[in-house]
This record gives sequence, structure tokens and C-alpha cells, in this order.
Amino acid sequence: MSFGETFKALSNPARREILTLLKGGKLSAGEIAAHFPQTAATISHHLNVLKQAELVFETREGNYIYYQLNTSVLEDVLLWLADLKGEETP
Amino acid sequence: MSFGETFKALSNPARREILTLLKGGKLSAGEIAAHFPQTAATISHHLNVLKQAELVFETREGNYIYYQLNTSVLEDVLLWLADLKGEETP
DNA sequence: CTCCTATTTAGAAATTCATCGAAATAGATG
DNA sequence: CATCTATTTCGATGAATTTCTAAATAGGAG
Repeated sequence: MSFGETFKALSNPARREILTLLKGGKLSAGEIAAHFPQTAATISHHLNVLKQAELVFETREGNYIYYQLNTSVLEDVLLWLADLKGEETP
Repeated sequence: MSFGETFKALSNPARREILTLLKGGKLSAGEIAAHFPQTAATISHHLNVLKQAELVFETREGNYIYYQLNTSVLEDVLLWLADLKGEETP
């Protein structure tokens, strides 16, 4: 994990929206792609960026690949930001 | 302010290091540039990106332009991330 | 095994980004 | 005013990003 990779992943609006969608539970690549105007190939690319950044993980079920939020990296980012902000007890 | 702008600003390592430097208090553009291998022109560009994202603000004192952290935007980002993480009391 | 569906990979075009050297600006000072 | 210093702006260049279409893969169903 690297902060650069994480922030880069978070800098794209489609990728942020994917993460927001996944707050509601796991979704297949197709279900995710259906929420966006971009092609499935483009969304697949975004999912891969999120996966590389360890912000999501995938599990295969038959023909479908499901994606889920991985919150552990978010914790590290939160700590970094809180420290930058000068917080006492992050 | 926009999250996209903020995360994009945070995605660059030089810019993150600038913010970390500014935790110690305000610094002039030249003092900041001295910490990096890049040219002053490049660092000036990074400072401008941080300023556009409202992560820093500047004050002129004579010949020098001082930069300071602006933590108010960090608060919004922290809240967004905490919500994504599914925190109870962010 | 062949076909169908879900998804990814490959390759390409357009855009944005990081960086530099050189020139411009802003203010202080002789 | 002429000049010096600190910093930014300009213009260019190579690298990275986003997006697409088309082709490839993986697994299930007939």
C-alpha cells in the first residue's frame, strides 16, 4: 500500500462513486458498471485501480465477480490526514 | 472545494511532503523548494495546486511569500472517509 | 464440446500532469 | 530609477490517465 496509490485511486469521481455504492454491500462488476455511463471495460479498469490500491477486494462466484469495500486502508489514510490536521486523538 | 481536486492534490508525493513540512509552521516558497530536488518553478506549480485545493494559503511579506496549512478542507475529507469506512461517530 | 454470458485484456486516441529552462513580475534597496 | 532577490508564469516535452472498440478469457448450460 502507498498513500500515493490510495489518493490517486480516490481522485477519480467514478472510483469514489464505486466505493460509495459498495458501502451497501458487495456488487458484481456488471451491477457496478450499470450505474455508470462508461463502458464495462472502463469500469473494469477503475475496479482494477481500486483493487491495486487495496480499497476493494474481489471474490468470484461462478460467472460473476463480486467486489467489496476493504476499509483497512482507509484507516491508514484517516490517521495520516488526522495527523496532518494536528489532531490529538485520531 | 471538490473532493476530486483535494485527492488529486494529495496524490502527488512532493505535494504531500510540502503539507507535512508546513505542519511545523509557515514557510516561504524558497524554503519549501530547498527541501526538494525539483526546480523552484516546479515547486511553485505544486504550491499552486495545493492553493487551488484550499489545502494551503499564502501571505506575502515583502519579497517573500509564506505558505501555511489550511486544515478546514482536511476536516471534510476526514468526514467523507470516515463515512465510507462506516464509522459511527466520526 | 459448443455456445452464451460476464468480465477482463489489448491497443489506440485524447487529455491531463510533472517537469524543465527561460522569461516575466513584485517588491526592497541602493 | 536601476538593480537585486524571490517567486511565478510561459511554452515545451515526455509520461501517465481516461476512455473507447475489439478481441480474449473463464465459467456455466445445453
